[in-house]
Amino acid sequence: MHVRGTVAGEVDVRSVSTSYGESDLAEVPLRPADDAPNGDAAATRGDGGTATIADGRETTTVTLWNKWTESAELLEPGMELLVTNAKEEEYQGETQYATTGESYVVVEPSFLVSVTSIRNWVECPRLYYLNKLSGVPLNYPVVKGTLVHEVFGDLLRGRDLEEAIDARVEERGLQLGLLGETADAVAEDVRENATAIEGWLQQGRLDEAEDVWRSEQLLISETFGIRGRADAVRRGAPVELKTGKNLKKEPRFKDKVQAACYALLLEEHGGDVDIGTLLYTKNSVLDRNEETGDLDPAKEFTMGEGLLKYVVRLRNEIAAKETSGDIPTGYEADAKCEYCFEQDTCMVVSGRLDQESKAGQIGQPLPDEELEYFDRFYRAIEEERREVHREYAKLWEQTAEERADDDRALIDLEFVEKRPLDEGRWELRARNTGGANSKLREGDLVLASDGDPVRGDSELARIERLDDEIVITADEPVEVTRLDVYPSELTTDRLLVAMHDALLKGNERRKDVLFGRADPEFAEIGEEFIDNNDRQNEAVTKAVGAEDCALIHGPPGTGKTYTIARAIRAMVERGERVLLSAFTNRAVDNALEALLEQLEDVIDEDRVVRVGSESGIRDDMEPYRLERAGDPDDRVEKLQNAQVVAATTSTCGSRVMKEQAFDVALVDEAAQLTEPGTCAAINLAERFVLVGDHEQLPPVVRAENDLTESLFERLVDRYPEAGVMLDRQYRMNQRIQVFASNEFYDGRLRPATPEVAARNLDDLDGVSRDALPENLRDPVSFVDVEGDRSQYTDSEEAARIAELVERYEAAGVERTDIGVIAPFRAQVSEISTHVPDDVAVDTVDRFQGSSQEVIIVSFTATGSLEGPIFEDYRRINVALTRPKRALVLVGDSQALATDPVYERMLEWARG
DNA sequence: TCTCTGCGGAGAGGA
Repeated sequence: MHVRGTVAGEVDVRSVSTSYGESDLAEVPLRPADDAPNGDAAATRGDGGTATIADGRETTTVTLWNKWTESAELLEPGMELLVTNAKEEEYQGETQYATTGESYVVVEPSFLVSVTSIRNWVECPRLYYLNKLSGVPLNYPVVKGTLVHEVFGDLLRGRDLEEAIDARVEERGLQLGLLGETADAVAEDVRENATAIEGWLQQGRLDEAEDVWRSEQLLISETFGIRGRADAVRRGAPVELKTGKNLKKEPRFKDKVQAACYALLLEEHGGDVDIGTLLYTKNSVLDRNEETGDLDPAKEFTMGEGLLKYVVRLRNEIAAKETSGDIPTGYEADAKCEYCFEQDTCMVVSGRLDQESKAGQIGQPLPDEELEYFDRFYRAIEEERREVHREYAKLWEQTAEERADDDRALIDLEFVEKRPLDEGRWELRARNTGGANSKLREGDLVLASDGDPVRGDSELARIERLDDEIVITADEPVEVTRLDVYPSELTTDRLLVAMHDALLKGNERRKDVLFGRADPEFAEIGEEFIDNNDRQNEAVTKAVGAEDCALIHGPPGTGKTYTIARAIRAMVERGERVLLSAFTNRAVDNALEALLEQLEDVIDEDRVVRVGSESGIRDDMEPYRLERAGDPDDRVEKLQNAQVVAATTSTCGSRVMKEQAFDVALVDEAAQLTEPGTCAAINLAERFVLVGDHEQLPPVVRAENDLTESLFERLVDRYPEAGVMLDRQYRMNQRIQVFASNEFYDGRLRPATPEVAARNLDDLDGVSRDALPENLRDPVSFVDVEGDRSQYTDSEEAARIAELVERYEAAGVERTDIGVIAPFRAQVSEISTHVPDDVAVDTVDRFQGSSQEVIIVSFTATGSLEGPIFEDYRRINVALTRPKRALVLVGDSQALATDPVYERMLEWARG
């Protein structure tokens, strides 16, 4: 049976004499989990499922024997523990448990450690840490290795060798170009490695008629807490490809460990594996090993239980280290620093961050405030990472229905067909019969499965089309009936690297400014850029003249996008190379659109490049998108030649963008970015300009932590003189603007012109306010609805809103000029069923950045204003500043009056 | 269950 629970106290480790001699044991006080994660999980396990211990609350004792005491030493109270194949023992009337010869002990099993992490860790825990902290830079051996692996996968799927090489090299044109490689030379290099594999494969095919292969299988183990992607699986056993030479008789130890990880993963998927194969591509007859006579690129080895258990213990070390937040030192393993490629990096990082390491330290530690900063943000980012891990755990902890309710999965799809594609991949089609929604979008990477993403047949796939019929592409033909969001650590990885680069690679002057040690400086600029708006002109002047940074505070409707575009034009005219960035693709494209207008006669169109994925970029910006595939020289020239590059901050952290350098980085919607997120963009430039509004929505983070305040806000507070607030708005009727101006901008926000101040619905073609009921004729009105008292929806408000929409339509307002805003997604869908399709209904968060003629706000609160969503007043600011000509607030006045800010809002709305 | 966008998935290798 499996025993699972929470460590409930101190672990006692000691040696005892047994009939077999001296043995180590650890006694772990454990509070068993109430139940198996869910009924399904327990029922599908071969051994009869997780133990449900009689009294689910009481603490019991689990004894871990011999080598498992190593994992026991890692345990801290509160950690989760899983022991498989445990035996039950009665001791002094109490039921206790102990490991058996078949047992595995898993620390924090829901923390899914990747196979790469384990492979790095076994070499040196420090290597694992450095890889996480500073990323793997763009270098040729790595890119070549990736190419050889891709071609290997292609060969397994039956693709022609030459065709595969050409196609794969072409796909990586941009990266190869940045490395200064030519397509022919790379193709030759890849061919040399791939030919050995092809020969070996053919030999195998002749020997074994039923050689069953599967390429690049994604595997997740809920028992061992490991995930990874096997290069290939042959007759149920892992095959691991290595680009390079190994003339020794045995595979390298870390390669064995890697293969053993896959063996464990395959075991959980019904395999029973004790053979692993390593393919060293450069081994050939020419390199015949004198001693062994070995010429085959393939080395087979037997994986004993000892190795598999060792791998789980390694994995436990990582899980425990990540849970505690400690930094590895390198003493944890037998690594020899003098042979390590990362020795210098290791010494520099430990020197600068004042960490203990086996390699020793180089250089002086960073100042205390920087060390404190690193520590704070490292913890915050790692907390975000744990949230991603929790997302993984939900793949097996939640039922399909719960996942679907969470919008994390599309379930009960009807499989339609599979069609082989030329490259050996597959196109799969399924019908979404229920027409259900999810957060999945076209272009997303998903787990496509036959209904069970973890234990069933599942593949990593890409969504090509998402209508009633769903089209996805994948390496293997899964009979897909379910799609799950695939949780990715990419964002957290990049945040960590961005912070590392800012502190360890950033120049000193920049850090002086970021840490409040030096005030930002500005050069004199004599030019006038904008002649009809002093603040906008001042903002451009500051942006252009900034020697360190400038901050532009742009409240709703104040022409922030235009100001950015004008500033960038001025920079381009001065011959500078500019990076334009923002958190979302939408914000980047909006800013780029305005910029293109400004740049029309200033530079050639092909000197403006948009970097990002095809699915993320708006269709009309597609002509500017930098295609990654192509001839290396051509691709790299296109990028290097660009004077303006636009990309999301996340893309700024990619390996390609990290190679780029700019004079200025301009970051829009900067108040929605975390500090490390902002760093990803500004790391690439000498100077930076942040544009945003910290009175609107803050960054979205999963965990409560230091990431919630933006760098923009912090710098605006620290250096008010480096900032300019745009104060004239071009959007709202004056009556609409009053509340937000007083409440959020000290009354400083005002209409840009008398026309703006006076705008109302009568200005619109075919609209007459007289046709509206009297209570809606004023630009701001309040409709009191008692509400249905449910928590995240309100059908009465929804019904009333449908009526209001009809009234405005009757008065001549176009449906497309009306927007409805609600705090909760549940209420958004409730309202959507009541109003016509062409009325935009969305959450506050998604309305930020846009505006409408008429806005109706549903507060969805009865009785009281409980819940975090109402506590953040910035959300009301966003909601109330979307309309141009009319705003209607719909809600329960009694509930709203319980909060002073909402009460003032009520007074204002009632006129 | 409060809001939710990004990502070239993980792993690729150098002696």
